[in-house]
Amino acid sequence: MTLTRRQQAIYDYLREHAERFTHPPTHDELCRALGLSSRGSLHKHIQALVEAGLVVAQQGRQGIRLVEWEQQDTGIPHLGTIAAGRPIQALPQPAFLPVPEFLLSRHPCYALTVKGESMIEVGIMDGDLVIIEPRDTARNGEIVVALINNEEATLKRLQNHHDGSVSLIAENRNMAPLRYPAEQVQIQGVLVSLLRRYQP
Amino acid sequence: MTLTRRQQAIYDYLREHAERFTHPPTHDELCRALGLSSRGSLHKHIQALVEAGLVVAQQGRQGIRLVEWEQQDTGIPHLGTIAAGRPIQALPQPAFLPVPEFLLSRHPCYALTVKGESMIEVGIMDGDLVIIEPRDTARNGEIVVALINNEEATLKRLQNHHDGSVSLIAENRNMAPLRYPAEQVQIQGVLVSLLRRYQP
DNA sequence: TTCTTTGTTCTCCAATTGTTCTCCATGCTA
DNA sequence: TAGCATGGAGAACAATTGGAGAACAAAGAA
Repeated sequence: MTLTRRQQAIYDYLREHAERFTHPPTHDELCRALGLSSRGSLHKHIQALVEAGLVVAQQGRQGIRLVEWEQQDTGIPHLGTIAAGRPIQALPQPAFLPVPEFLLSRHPCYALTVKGESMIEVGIMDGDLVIIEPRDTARNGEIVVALINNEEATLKRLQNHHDGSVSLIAENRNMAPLRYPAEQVQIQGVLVSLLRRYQP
Repeated sequence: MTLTRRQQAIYDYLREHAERFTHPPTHDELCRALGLSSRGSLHKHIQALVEAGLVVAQQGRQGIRLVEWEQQDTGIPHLGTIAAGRPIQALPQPAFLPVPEFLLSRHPCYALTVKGESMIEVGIMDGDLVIIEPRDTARNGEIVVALINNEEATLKRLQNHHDGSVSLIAENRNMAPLRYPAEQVQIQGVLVSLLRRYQP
């Protein structure tokens, strides 16, 4: 998506401002800086920037803030949750997690929060954060994010069969492995690492 | 969490003040410095700083104190391995792991590599890296690093009994809980978070 | 003890701020 | 021409903040 002139001007101003001050400007400040006399007009442009993901609205009257792209250099996006049998539930705003390099692969990764207990026997618990490397193929035995019939996403151990079909194996003795024709299963990524936070 | 303008101003003032004096400023001093006429108003801002973890309230009338955070630049030390029934096996050279802040507690932490399967049913696997906050007490149900008879170290779930004895519970149905008189068990730390790396 | 300082909690208030709305102007395109 | 996207003005609104000030509790000081 491309920005209109005004949107670009606002975005530029925000960047400049961020280099000099720790606080975002208020809408009134922005209006003065850009020669606008109506906060309402400004607001529309800001909305557009929010939707473009370049800026986040703060709670209360704390102005707006640039999305920290610097952080993105070191961090990875947290895209949402994955629960067996559902589509991936995206976060409204992707969060960026600083993850040390030794927990990443050589490729750009992303994070998902695990919901459910389908992989509990290999130590992947409800609420854990898994780091995924996007890939469309995987080897036998790898734990993958798989999309079934283009709708359900799930985290399972993969097994490719000789006849081309694949099994998705839940590591939970209460759940049987499911076997699908190859065309119904699409690999989206491979598990690289895992983070878990215990209660403080 | 981002600070509001006032909060930032207060925090800046505290930093400046700390460079020149050993005692923190009183609330009245802060009010004068910031041009406030009500201690009550100031107090709200300070509360926010406390909640943000940037400042700690002192006991009595000793003002507030800045929290020092230097230790995070270099990461946390990886001290070695912990295997049930053995002393902690120290690394010849402690390695320093860069660990993101959200996986640490407010105190300086260290890391250990888990050996064995004694906590497998709560998702702590052989080879996992656990982040530990050093402490000498813990609450019931917390997972702790405990030193038994001053020689064996182990990672177990803690249960304090009324008679003063403690149980160390392995989360593995093949291992029975072990109960000790209090004086034989020394808590060394509490589990804060966990990292796991899958094979590339 | 009594008094003073200090930190804390509370209620109340006004100004600022972000948001939503309607209405309008301009330029571009089909 | 009509339709559409962009850009703006201004009114009105709700929420939040930042602040004042009273009252109180705790800790020292006299």
